Amino acid sequence: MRTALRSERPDSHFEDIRGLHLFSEMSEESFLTLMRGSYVQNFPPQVELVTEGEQSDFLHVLVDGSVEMLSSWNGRETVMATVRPISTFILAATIRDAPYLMSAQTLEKSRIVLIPSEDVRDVFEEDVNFARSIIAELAQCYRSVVKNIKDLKLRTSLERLANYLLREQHRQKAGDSFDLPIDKRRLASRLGMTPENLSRAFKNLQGYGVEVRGGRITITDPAELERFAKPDPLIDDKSA
Amino acid sequence: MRTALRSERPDSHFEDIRGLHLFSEMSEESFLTLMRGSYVQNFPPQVELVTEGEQSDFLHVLVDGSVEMLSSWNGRETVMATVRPISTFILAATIRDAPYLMSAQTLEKSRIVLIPSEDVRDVFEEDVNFARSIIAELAQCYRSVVKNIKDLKLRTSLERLANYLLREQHRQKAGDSFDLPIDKRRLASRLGMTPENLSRAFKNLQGYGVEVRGGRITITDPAELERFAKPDPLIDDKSA
DNA sequence: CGAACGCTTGAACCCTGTCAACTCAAGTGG
DNA sequence: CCACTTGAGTTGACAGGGTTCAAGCGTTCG
Repeated sequence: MRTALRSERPDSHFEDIRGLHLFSEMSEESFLTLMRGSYVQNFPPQVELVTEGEQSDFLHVLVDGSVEMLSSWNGRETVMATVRPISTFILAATIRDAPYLMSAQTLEKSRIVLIPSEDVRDVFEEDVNFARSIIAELAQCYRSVVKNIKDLKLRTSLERLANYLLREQHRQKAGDSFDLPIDKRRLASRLGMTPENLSRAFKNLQGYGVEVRGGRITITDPAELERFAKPDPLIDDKSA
Repeated sequence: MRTALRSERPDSHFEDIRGLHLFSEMSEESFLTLMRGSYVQNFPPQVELVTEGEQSDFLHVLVDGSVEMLSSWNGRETVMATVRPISTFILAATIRDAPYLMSAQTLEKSRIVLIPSEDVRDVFEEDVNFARSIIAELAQCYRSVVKNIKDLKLRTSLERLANYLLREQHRQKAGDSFDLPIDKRRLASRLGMTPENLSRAFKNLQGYGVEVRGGRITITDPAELERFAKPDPLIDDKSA
């Protein structure tokens, strides 16, 4: 596991962070300013890092582990996204100095760098390159949620699942076989359906060349699945 | 109608644009650079201004009229948002120099200012204040789509309609009576439901103090409607 | 007046959510 | 080592919400 190996060089995650689009273009000075004010923390699984509705004090950078973004209303709860290393979350709330729209909670043991929101706002006033990176990042985030809405409104749950599987296969650079990266119950919520419904959806996809054994997915007939799923770059491509 | 009054002073819409958060903080010089390169155009209703999937050439500013943002997939189509004066649209695609994720079409006769995307990108490199405004605007847009997702995933269609009515009442600063600003069929699509379903939803809301006659809504029992709708600032507030 | 269109209504069907029972695997403790 | 517990996942039965199809109503507009 990476965390263990890296623990000898306490500053090494700074390099990882520097590698992110968001931080790669800024001046060394600005970057060090941000890092000097930041805290590195290790969290056990199932810890609530930020709470929906509270004020934004830190920009979070997930260096290792995994984090789930959740929202709730009127007693219901839904999974909005899953964050994997290395990436930031709740940038928009940080920028606007506004309350969080989602909660975040660790799924596994996670290492997270906390950068005070105020520092972020101060630094982008000074460093045009950082400002430009923030713009690029926010535009990207925006486009990715718009795609999420299109997925929700234009597709049935079965189609969403089919396209999710194709995306996941591609993301993991897997062959025709790969493991689901999260629980099925969380996946169901992410895709806007109930666990029971997801279970049935998986069964239905058997007819389109998908085999499921536990969390292991095997796509036996990729052409058939694609014909059904009709993936679209304007919904399914992470970048662009 | 404002358009008629203003047509005598052809540059007056520049002042309107200057009043937008996005343009109010930048230097006069930068602003004039943008305006000099821009085109003002009047469009009749039902014109497709931008097409999903095409490359982004202009940042659009709606000065007068109204515009609908649409997305489609696999023969289905959905209303993503309605844009009213004075505001910009497709900022994110402009910034990222990426293909549009939505189409835009005029609902009424509309006056639109087209600012070449390249100019926008050039100017924010130079003008830190403009960059800062873009950041604020994008963060705002991002948060507003996240709210849309929460609305879709956490609420039933009846709850979405109820909250829509409360938001619309508030937006129009209306008393207990106001007109729907768009067709019911478009509203249905916006809320992620069919026209038939919307029709029934309106009937169901009669039980919670809502009267409907044509496009005219009267909220006879605001307390009762709120009790049912449970509006939440983290979903329903436009700002913040 | 008739045509066109948006909206509404009814009926049938299907997808989805709910509730409950059951399986299965992993972990716990006697 | 094995019974017991626990939690996720699956399955079935059922109800409800939502879509679809078809027909009817009401306005507007030529």
